[in-house]
Amino acid sequence: MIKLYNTMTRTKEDFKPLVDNQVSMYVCGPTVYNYIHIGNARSIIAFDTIRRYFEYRGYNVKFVSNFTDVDDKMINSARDQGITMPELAERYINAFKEDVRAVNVEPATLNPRATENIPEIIDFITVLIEKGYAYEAQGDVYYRARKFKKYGALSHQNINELEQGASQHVDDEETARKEDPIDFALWKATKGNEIAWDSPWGSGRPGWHIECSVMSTKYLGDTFDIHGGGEDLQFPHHENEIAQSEAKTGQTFARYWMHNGFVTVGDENEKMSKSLGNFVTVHDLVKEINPQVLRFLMSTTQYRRPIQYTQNSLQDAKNNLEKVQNAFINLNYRLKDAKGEPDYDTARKADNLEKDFVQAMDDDFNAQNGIAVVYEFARLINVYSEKDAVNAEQIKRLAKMYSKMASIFGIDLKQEENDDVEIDQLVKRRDQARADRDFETSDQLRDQLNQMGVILEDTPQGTRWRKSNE
RNA sequence: GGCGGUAUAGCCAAGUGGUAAGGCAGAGGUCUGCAAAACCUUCAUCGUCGGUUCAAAUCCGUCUACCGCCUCCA
Repeated sequence: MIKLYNTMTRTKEDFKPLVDNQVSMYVCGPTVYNYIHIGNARSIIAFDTIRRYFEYRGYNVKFVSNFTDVDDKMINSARDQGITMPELAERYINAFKEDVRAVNVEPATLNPRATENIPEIIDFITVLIEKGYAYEAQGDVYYRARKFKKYGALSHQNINELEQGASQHVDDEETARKEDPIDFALWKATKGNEIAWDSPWGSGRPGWHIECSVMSTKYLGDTFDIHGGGEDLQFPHHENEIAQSEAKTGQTFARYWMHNGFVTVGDENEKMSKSLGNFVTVHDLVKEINPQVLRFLMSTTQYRRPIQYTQNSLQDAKNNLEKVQNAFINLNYRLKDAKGEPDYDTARKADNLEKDFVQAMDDDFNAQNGIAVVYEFARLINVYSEKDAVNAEQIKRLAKMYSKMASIFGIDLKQEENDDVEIDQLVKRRDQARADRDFETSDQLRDQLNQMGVILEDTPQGTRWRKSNE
């Protein structure tokens, strides 16, 4: 039984899906006005890891994540770059897909965009107005937050104690048009020469929160299993989504709310964010480091914990990732001389570790405990790989168990086809030199290969090589 | 001011009453022509003060520090 921490109840709950063996989940995606930074990547990776674990446990997962392709930042950024907003969206959606592929995130089942759902958004708002939950004011439409009794339930805020302006992001002109300062915009009247759609309230564009209510319920139904996002979205974004959706449908919106922790930077462990300007984009980072390392760092930290992004944490991740990969290489290398009998002690230990893994991950996706099991599995197969006699079927079985566990964390363990002719030639020459005990020549050749990013390993079964992770 | 989170070895980090998982780094060793990879050994009493208990990192209270949210944010 998978347990997960539900922000709504602030407790770990047994996960019982709406439909047996199926999980419907919606995760708030990025506003596509820039490259994603590694804080955005953290959220994406966290929920990808969760999604993969559900699949590992036999669930069929319907995973919807949106692109916010219209809002103030989109409009401003398009203007600054001298292109249209749709062009801007296209550019950064493509960049998003490229970045996300680099860190081995499974594509979402659906990636709906706000601008492709304008009629649905207008219909949704119309219903809210009809039900008295929303009102028009000078071409804007606002939601009457106070009318929704459960407002504040998710973030556990008392509506009367919300300190207005504490975040220093309120727009006074907008506040003047509202009945109540805590009301929020569903529709914003156009300010002139910006992109806009016709609506019953005049020309304008949707507010931010409404798109997620519309798209999540459109693709997953009025009630669905899991709604996720960064913990900064708890209030007001998710609170508003609940208010909008439940006011419209009268049904429970999301059944479980999951929020990931932040990536922090610097000695102050300050939150990384675009507005603070202290961000590193994935686009830039993957030019310098192996994206698998970033993936590893992010998916092996439990999703609710903060991640300190430092050179040190990256180096740790790199070392550990290599350890995990090496074990797989070491194991598969023995396939070529695997003529022995299976080892039952190893088989039994492997089965137990698989159970440990499930137990760890079932507990709110405790990745630290999960990866600890992977390390133990690595040791098990390393020890096995050094046995005099090994069995081919057993190697394949261990490799499959191991790679399945590793894949939850986005680690792709594949048999590499090392068939570079030039390298093979150099390796052969070195082997010959070693056989001749001409170690000066053999060490020279090894240095040469190292320069090419090739690491050599002499084993009892012969010399093998691999590319370094740099 | 309101709400929440965190504090465990040089670093990362598990652990919610029974006497400190795991990883990185370090040290020693095995294997190797030397390496690499791997394996083995070694390395903490849990922010402060106080309390409950036969027993607390784990429960209660206190204090301190840091982080986040309170209508831009993953």
